[in-house]
Amino acid sequence: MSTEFDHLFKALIIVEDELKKEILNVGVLQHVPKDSFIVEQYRYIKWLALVISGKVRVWQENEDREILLYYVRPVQTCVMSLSATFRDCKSVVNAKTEEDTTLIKIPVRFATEWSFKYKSWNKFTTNAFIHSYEDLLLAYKNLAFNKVDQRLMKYLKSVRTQNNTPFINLSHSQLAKEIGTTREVISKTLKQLEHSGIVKLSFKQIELL
Amino acid sequence: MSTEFDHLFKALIIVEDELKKEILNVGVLQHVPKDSFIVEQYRYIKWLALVISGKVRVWQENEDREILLYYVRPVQTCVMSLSATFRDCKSVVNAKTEEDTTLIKIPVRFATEWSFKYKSWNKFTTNAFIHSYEDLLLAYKNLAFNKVDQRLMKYLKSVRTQNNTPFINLSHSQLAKEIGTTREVISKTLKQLEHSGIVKLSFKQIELL
DNA sequence: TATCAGTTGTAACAAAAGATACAGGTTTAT
DNA sequence: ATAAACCTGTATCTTTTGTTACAACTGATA
Repeated sequence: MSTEFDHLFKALIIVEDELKKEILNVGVLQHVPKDSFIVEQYRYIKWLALVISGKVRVWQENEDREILLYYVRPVQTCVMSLSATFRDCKSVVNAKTEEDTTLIKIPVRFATEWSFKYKSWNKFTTNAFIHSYEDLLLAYKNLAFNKVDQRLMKYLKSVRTQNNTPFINLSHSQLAKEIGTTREVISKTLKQLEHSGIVKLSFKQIELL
Repeated sequence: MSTEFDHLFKALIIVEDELKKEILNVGVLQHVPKDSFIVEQYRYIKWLALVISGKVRVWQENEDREILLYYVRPVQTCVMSLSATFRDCKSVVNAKTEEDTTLIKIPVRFATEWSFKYKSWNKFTTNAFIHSYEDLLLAYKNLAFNKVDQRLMKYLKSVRTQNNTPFINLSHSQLAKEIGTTREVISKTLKQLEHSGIVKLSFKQIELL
């Protein structure tokens, strides 16, 4: 347990001993199995969740479709959870673990207090906000101005970079839920990309050439 | 001048006398005429701008299209400017006055310092972030899942609420730049809405029925 | 191996959005 | 009064995206 926290402190560049003590006191370490909901749309958030290990997907959904917002990986926090932190409010997003995940949950009121009390916490939270805001801005622009094929390519490339392999093991329907469209459109688009010699398709695998 | 600052302090709920003094010291009051650029895409932001009076439009653009992000009205700050504040960086948005506007410009480094030094400044900045983040999330969802006609109706209604009148004096091309589409599509869509008895069209005016 | 759930391919069609091209209207300034 | 700069309407066509409906495939497992 203390190892996980130590790792956390280093990654977040938390230096104040006082703050470390407080986190150890009020933070709850939690192991969450794969495919569990962390937050659900329209439900209240009472914790600030820091991801220590594993992976959390955050997305928005309609009746019949989804669109990815971002992934939370170690050592990051879900900005929405951070946002909700500062005013006890309902979530407008969904979040679910995609791997077995370890979290540290910090009650909302502490996260608020600390942002004024501890410089490194202040820095961590503002940084998280800024980066998330800018990411979302880029996503918005992408959605506004780029067609499905461009968005798909961009996504595939980002996965390649993330995993450091040209093989992307995702089904067409999973991709549809990342991009914000339907499975059929993804299948069609991928076939076009294959004909153009940009990808090579096999079962549950796409190779980026 | 002191009146304008006094008004600002009240609106932002700034209570610390020290902070007031600092703002008076380093803040630069500036009158900007209508249709002036405040920030331009890819250019550096060195100030945090607070809008005292007037109106600033913030948007993203492509080669041939635009999409609205938000308006900054008294007494608010442009979040992008706030975001850039915390790490000296290039803007990814455009901002332009739509009316004669009065700003208070605060050098980047102070805005950062204060967020730890003054509780009310901390509160103001985090609130600004949270609300802007959530607004952008809703805009993203809207863009992902709603068709042009729904987005247009939503926009027209928001203008009605904002101005408290069912008469919206905007040209079709202006609307296109808010929604993120082209003029012709707006004209087409408005005609459909008129046939459905939802709006009444005249020159540079749309009446919401 | 038989079954089942999930995956992929694809054709045909429909709807939404974008592009092109003009005609004609309104306002402003000279 | 005329020109210039916008604004609006609309028809046609293309491209993009979404829908429906099947057939066939793959992998896991009972």
